[in-house]
Amino acid sequence: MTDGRGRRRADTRQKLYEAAVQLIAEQGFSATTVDDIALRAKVAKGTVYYNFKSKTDLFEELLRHGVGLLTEEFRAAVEGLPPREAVRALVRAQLEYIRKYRAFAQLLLSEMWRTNREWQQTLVLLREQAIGVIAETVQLGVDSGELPADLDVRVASAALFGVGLVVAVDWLVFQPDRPIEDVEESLLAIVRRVA
Amino acid sequence: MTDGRGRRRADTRQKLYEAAVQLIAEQGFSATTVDDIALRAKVAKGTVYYNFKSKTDLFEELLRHGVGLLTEEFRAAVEGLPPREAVRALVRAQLEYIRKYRAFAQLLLSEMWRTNREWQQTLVLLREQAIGVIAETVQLGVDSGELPADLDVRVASAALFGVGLVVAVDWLVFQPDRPIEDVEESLLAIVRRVA
DNA sequence: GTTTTTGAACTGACCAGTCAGTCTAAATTC
DNA sequence: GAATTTAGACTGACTGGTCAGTTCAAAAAC
Repeated sequence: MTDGRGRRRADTRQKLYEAAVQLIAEQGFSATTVDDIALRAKVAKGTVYYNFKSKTDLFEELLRHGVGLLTEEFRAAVEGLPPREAVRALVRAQLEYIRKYRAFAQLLLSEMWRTNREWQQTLVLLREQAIGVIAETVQLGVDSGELPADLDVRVASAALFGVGLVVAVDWLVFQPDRPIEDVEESLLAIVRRVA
Repeated sequence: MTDGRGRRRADTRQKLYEAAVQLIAEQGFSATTVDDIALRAKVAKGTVYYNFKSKTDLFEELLRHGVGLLTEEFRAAVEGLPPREAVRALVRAQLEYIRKYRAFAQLLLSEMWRTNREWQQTLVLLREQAIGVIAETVQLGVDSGELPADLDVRVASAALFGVGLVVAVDWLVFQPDRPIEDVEESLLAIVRRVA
């Protein structure tokens, strides 16, 4: 499956993901044309439609792919850690993820709080998924008394996720030379109450 | 200028701003058509082009208009307050502004960290403007010793602005029933270090 | 009588999606 | 093992529709 015929296909899809994520982060979904994507991926336009039902479908699968990776990293990061440390590990994991997949993070920030788009439902679900991992960890912290009992787990988790996203992307866009440790420190300083 | 001559024109422009801000917040700039805007503003398409050079021009003036209002509110909020209280007043002002101009805030969040768009330069300038007001206040706090001396004023101000934006919009989109006081409290809890 | 708005028609560029056909590696046949 | 068939992957010209922007004569507002 990962060899021979299917291998080629997987490579093409990967190239299309990479081209699409860059362009959509820069310009937004609507401003990005399928021709642009095909051109940057060095693939014919028809290939896009051979691999994906439509432009929207490509985008939705891209979202699933990207958020899937993020939640995996989240899960790996908290593995076996006590709550407070686990929260800190989540912040670090998020930062590293965003540094690695900068364009994807930018795209998420731009599209996540938009309403009335076809893929909105998909994105809400994926947001739920990612925040869910954070919420599990925070909940454990509250249960064990390590985090304040009056903390609204859902809200705190959503805020934690949003804050990490906005601070990290702001860093990448406006101060890319700043070392990641600085950003991590600022972020931890900001969210000290839950970390 | 705001009376008699020009009054009518100003009203039309206002209607166009309101229509455009809603549509662009929902769908993004590219996906929003001039016909849509005219339709929602209950105005003829020709009127759009009588009042603005182009779709992009309308959007840029809209950005200037909106951020102008925000910085005004920021300035009014900190008027004569000591630094720590002033920072808190800024958070409150930002929240109230976002509650009032929800669509504009959503739009800002979507477009602010995007690169390679025509209006990008305009937006960077406006961001500078808004964050500048926050930075002045934070700087006063650091100078007077009320805020930690090791605080990077520029970074902290940018983070403060971004955090407020993302938490408030998240609130409006996903938990609109939550009272503003709650959100203010969460936000202040998060940014306790500088407030 | 000047400014502003209307509304409808028009243009030309652009763009999502289609499709008939090509290429190639591997499977099948002889 | 050479010749033939199959099918998965890819190609790019083409189509039908959409949309920013223009134009303008006539109406309305002031």
